[in-house]
Amino acid sequence: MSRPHAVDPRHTLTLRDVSEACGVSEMTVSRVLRNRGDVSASTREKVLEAARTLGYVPNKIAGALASQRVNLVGVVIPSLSNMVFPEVMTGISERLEGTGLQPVVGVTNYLPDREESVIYEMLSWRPSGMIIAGLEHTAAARAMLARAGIPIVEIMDIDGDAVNHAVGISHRRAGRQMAEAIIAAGYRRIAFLGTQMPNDHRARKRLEGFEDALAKAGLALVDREYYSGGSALLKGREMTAAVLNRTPDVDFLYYSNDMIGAGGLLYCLAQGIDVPGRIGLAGFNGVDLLDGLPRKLATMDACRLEIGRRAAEIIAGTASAGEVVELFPKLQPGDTIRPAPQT
Amino acid sequence: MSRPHAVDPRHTLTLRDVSEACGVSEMTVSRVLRNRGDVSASTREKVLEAARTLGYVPNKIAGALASQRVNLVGVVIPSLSNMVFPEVMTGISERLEGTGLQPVVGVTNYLPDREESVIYEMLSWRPSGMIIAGLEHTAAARAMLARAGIPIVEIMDIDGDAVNHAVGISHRRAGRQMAEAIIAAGYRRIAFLGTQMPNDHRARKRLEGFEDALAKAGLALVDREYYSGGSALLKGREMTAAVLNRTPDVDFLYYSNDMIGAGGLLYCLAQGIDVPGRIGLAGFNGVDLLDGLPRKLATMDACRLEIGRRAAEIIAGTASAGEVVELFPKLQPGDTIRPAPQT
DNA sequence: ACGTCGGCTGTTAGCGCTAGCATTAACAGA
DNA sequence: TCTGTTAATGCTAGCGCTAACAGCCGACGT
Repeated sequence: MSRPHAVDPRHTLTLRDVSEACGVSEMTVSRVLRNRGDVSASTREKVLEAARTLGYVPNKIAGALASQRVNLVGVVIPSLSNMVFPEVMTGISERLEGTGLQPVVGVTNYLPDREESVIYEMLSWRPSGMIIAGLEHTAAARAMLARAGIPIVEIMDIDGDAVNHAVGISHRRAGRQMAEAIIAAGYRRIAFLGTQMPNDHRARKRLEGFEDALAKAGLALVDREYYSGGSALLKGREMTAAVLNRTPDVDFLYYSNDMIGAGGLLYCLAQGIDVPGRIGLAGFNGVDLLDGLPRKLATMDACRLEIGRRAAEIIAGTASAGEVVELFPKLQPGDTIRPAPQT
Repeated sequence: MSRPHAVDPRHTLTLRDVSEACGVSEMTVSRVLRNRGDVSASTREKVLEAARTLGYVPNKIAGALASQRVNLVGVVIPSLSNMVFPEVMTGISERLEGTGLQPVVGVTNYLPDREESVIYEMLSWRPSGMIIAGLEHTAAARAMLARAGIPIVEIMDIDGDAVNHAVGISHRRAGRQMAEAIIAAGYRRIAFLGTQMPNDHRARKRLEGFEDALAKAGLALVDREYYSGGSALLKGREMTAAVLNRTPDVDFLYYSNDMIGAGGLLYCLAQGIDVPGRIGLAGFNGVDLLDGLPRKLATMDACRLEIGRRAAEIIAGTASAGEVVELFPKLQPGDTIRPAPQT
């Protein structure tokens, strides 16, 4: 006997079990559970009651196959541990709330091959849309995305070619702006401290923009220091110590992110260095951790929440955005860049 | 004509498209793509070539329905923004790597109802296993999990009843141990500073254990302060200021997490307070941010990485663990608890 | 009385894939 | 020549659900 009639707790329930339990067709049960089509109030009640007491959980796999619709949105990001993507996720979830769409996260650890396989894996579930950090992908990944036939939104960055939609900021411009503000404030001997990661393209672009602006002012970085792994706060301290030791006459430290910047700030304060008089500091991201530091680190907001929101809106079809949505981060000078000299 | 023969870029590819493109049956294509069963080298090559040039991505929905197997593991956690769960995720991913299983994250924001719906949603995709933070769930959620017929691992906490497996630490014991260490060091006027969240059961249990141990020593908290939302580091400062202001003779501050503890530490140091002489401090979690602070905050490692690993091992069937795996966090006294007086 | 319309329910035919055989080809051994 | 064996491939029958349509029934207009 193939279908146990009795209460077999090991047997996975199907629509048929519910329909048999309350004497209607599977179709009617399906309609009730999805709130679709007309069902009389009494039938609806009967069905819900039966489903509840049996503990029926619909099988979305079968549902998705039959209806050719999947309420999932793939979100592919490089990391969860650096405070920036969780906020993007918050923006996404917020806007997806109530649309029936659900985000599914995949993490790539900044590895292009891993990104490719995460994308492949996600596409194989035929999601309704994809949100992917960055514009740089393997050729195969781009090809898959391009022919998936669903909305693709590349986020964070707009300096490059998007497969389809893009929502982000120009990191090159952000780097440039920061450099200009630093130069305007009178700093001249500027060092860069950042991550080693070859695939953090956004950090790379910021640095490129930064150096461009320096060059335009006839300047160049006087030192640079890289790290990878470990506690970013601690690394910020160590790198700062190394730079100050190697290049004692440096007068500005530009960090590729707020976390190492915060470490550097704590180090400078502990050393009794006059910030921002003797040395100025700046980071990037605008993480709210900075609010708790003894002094406010100069930074630029990366518009993380807003990026998440706008991307989700495009997927949900709420906003019929153009191809590329550029957001504009605001420079927050904080207390670690000295005021520009009056003209 | 239902099936376009020509290259229609809008048409979603199926096994049949690949099979027609290379002149074998769908079944053979399926075998090649899944590396299952015997296929001759030449056929395999032909199939892979065709799949590659067409850009075919298998439909896992159909595959899962047919094979009754889904390579997904649901992971349900309360939040991504507090540094603790990302590390758990790392442990999970690490151990799932190479098993063919893939984690899918759902976030509940510490809301029981939301947790219930996230669990429902996940179960409806018929995952191979579920990993869920905490032991407290709605009755309906517990019931669903219990009859899902898949391995369920509740993580972080072991003070309570598990649906099935549990991997975690005893937060009650952790709170007790910290209190004992504090009392042994001679502190007597102890205050608690923590989150407001009614559904952070682990923080609650730590506090209960903490107060139990205090009571056993004839002591009670002399003050308490709660917060919710905002930058934890900043909140730590503000709460610490409030407590020191209200209860000037307090001699120990016990924080429910490292982040607010770090804020408190920075505040005390900025005020020139003698730490740990005049006032001692302790947090909880062992986040690596602490390594970068001017002084090392006392804390207890929550075994996050290990919890993720062990949970994943149970799901993967690598470890045929018993029902409950208890891990034992180590107290790290750092520099913010004065050495216990010699006996 | 008849038509017909709208609300409700059931039937049929897949969705794209895979388990579990059945089939075929190729060849060795008797 | 025939059989048995093995490797390679194909066929059939679903997986559990839903789109699309087909019925059925009572109410209502004329």
